[in-house]
Amino acid sequence: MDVSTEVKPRRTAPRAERRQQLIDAAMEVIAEHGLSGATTAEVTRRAGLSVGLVNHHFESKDNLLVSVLCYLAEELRARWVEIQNDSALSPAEKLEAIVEALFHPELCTPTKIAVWFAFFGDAGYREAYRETVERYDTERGHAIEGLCRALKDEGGYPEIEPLAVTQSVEGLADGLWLNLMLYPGWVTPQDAKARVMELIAHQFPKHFAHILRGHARRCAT
Amino acid sequence: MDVSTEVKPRRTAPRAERRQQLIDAAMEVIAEHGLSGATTAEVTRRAGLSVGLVNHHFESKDNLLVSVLCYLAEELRARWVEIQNDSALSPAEKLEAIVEALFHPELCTPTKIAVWFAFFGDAGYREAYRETVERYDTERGHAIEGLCRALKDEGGYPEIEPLAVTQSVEGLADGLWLNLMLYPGWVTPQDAKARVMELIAHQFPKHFAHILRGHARRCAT
Amino acid sequence: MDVSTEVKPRRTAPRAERRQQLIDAAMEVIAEHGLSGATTAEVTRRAGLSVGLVNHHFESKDNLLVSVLCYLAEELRARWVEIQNDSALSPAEKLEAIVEALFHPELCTPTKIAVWFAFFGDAGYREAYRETVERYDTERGHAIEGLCRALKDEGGYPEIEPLAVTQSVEGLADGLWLNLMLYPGWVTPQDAKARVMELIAHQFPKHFAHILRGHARRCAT
Amino acid sequence: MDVSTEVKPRRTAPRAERRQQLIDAAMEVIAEHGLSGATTAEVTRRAGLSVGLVNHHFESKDNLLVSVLCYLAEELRARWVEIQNDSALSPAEKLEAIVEALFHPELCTPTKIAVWFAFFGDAGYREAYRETVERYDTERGHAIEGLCRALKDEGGYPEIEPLAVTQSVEGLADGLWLNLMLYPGWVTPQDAKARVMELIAHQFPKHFAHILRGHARRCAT
DNA sequence: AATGAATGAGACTTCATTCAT
DNA sequence: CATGAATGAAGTCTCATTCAT
Repeated sequence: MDVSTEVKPRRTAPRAERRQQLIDAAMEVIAEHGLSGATTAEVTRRAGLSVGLVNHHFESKDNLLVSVLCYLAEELRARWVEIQNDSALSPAEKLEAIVEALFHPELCTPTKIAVWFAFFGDAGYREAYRETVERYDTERGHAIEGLCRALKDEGGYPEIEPLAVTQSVEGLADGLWLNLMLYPGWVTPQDAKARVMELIAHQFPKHFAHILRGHARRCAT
Repeated sequence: MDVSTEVKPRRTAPRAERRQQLIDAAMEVIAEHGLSGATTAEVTRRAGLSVGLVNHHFESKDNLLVSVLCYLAEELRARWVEIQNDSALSPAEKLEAIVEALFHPELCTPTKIAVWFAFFGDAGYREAYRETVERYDTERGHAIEGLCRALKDEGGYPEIEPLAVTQSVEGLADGLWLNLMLYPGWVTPQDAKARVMELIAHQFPKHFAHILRGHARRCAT
Repeated sequence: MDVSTEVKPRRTAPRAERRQQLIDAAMEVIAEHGLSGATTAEVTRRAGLSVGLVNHHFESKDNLLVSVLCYLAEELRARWVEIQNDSALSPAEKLEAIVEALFHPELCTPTKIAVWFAFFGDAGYREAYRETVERYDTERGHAIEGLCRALKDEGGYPEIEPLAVTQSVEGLADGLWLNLMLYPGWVTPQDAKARVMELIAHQFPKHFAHILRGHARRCAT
Repeated sequence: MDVSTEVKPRRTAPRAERRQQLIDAAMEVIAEHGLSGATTAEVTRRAGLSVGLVNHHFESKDNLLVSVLCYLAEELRARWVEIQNDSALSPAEKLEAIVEALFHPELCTPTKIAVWFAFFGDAGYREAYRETVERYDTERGHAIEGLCRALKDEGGYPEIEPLAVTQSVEGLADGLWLNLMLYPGWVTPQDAKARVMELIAHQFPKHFAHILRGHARRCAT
């Protein structure tokens, strides 16, 4: 057995792999200790790497944190864009699928929600947040608004304002994420999805009759 | 008049007054620079006082920040409790008044919302948040749930689950607060109040017909 | 009953009384927390007075500490000088009485020993110590040396060097004080006095035969 | 040679070397400015290193100071233990060698004595002192007591109490150290060694006749 | 590419002293 | 005289970043 292999099992690794390793470690640390507790020392310790690597691979700690944000934003976008581009789905199906995606167990983990709110909450990173994420948020908002408009155009909802519905959907989803983080015993991801879908169903009862009925039936029990 | 007299305007003030001065300054600084940017030096500079005063009046910086949180929590509670205790109001009127309170221009300022989310977002203060605010949140949740149950008991909503409605109301309000902070150009406090009331009106259409009608009428224009 | 008397039982007091109050409190605090732990806040708290009084009565904290040192040095000097001036005593009796004084329960308390060593140990106060105490030490050294010379002159100790004996006596007394402080379970004040007297008795066996005999007798038991 | 090269001579050194460098610097500073004057800034300045290094190598300043104490205690122990274990020496020779060690020019320097008394004197470090040094003191006390008992067992000293002699020897040595520090012009290390040996010689005259004779002869001159 | 010792700015806190009351 | 709020210098410690190895 070679001594060098067992003493130092990790040597050089591809740049991308190290970067992801650090991003993952940073998310865990941010979720546990907050943005201010996410020191380079702690992040690299968590990743099992040496302190110098953050600056080596990301130039600066700030850069790493922005990369974390990008990673989350792109991961989320990938999911809903895939749905949006799926021509086999109707607008109503797309809307439901997107809501489902927002609470998907891969995205809606305690760690990732905590990281999102860490960035929401820190005014020092708000600028970075806007620069990085605003276009993602705007794009998703437009998409949801477009789907609402499509449903409206199919007729029967003269009074619906797509923008208002979008505000409600986005707002409710965000607020449920917050409660999922703060009071995980009070709301579950299933609750959350149900609440958003109920809101949508009340706006577009013809398209989401199954939800209202399911709801009614469940309550009747 | 001698110049030296204006150099040292040191004045001793009542303890409570100084504490509030520091709490106010801390809120502004947190809102502008984040929790991690809220250094004792910056807070006292903003308050026009000397650095030592934070420790003099609050023992530690942490203590000051917790006091900030308490201040906000109690300010909010004072408002809705006053409504809740107003025996001249019906349950429906109370519900609407409470929602209005959540977006009252005195509570729902950019600064205060930013401070709330600063505490939500920092895992390092999450424990302090729970210790300080959880009982307030729980109490308010119970109050809203109770009002929903009262409306349900007045008849006509067999399918309503008060807890689910409460989750939606609280969630939507929280999420709208977040969007008020992140994208103040996209949602206004008036929008926010309208969105929450619409949600409630869809759940209790008999009690809030004026909102649905108002909504319809406005849209018809 | 007058309200003012029960709320503020202490009002103005004679200057000397306040000073002594602060000196006593300072000794206790130094003994418990060390010279560096003897803050004005702690000392005044112990004395039950307000912080401003140290500067009010002593001009500065350093001044208070030097006053503590003076107090101890003069208290000690008063005792042995009284013995030295007692014309009823022989030189041998004086020597024994002075040794006894060094371990007298009034001077040799845990608190006072600790204060002495606090000043010995702190290089920052060494200069103040020398300025304040050196003359006392020198005077006492000369006194002891003089007594030794008197015993020598009475005949029978041609080989005795009074200075050397003085070094031994002072050194042993100091060292026993140290051990009294550090290891109070290992040496008692009685032990200490006995050790010093044995040393003297071995130097002047004709004058202190009773001690050697007493020693021998005790051991024979 | 470029000037810039001499501006930043930052060199990385083995951990143990840096630690010793800081321990040495700390001793000098403590001796000169006292325990309270031994700031991290001053210690690192003396060592020619940057302030952060104390925490880098010792976690905290307190830790550095305790390390200083350990260093002194172990240095002292190493010397007398070597003597104690030297099977070529008789008990009497060992006793004399140990006394000599206590005033050895390497251990009994003004700096090191001052550091010892700095720790003796500060109640804040007394606990640390006891935890660190008590076992060394106890061990040395037992060793000396054992040697005294060995001499006694060789016969001729029925009245000797080894514990009492140990108290005297340790006490006298400590007290002479103190006077060496406070009044270096009054006592020299040679004086000190002579005083302790005289004390021992008076207790065990048969074994240390050379000292009493030498003493007598010297005085006769 | 990787390591971690070294740096030093800046954070929080302590504390002697001042001074309005 | 006495009080204790206010001040601000100075101390310890943290941490992003640099760089010799």
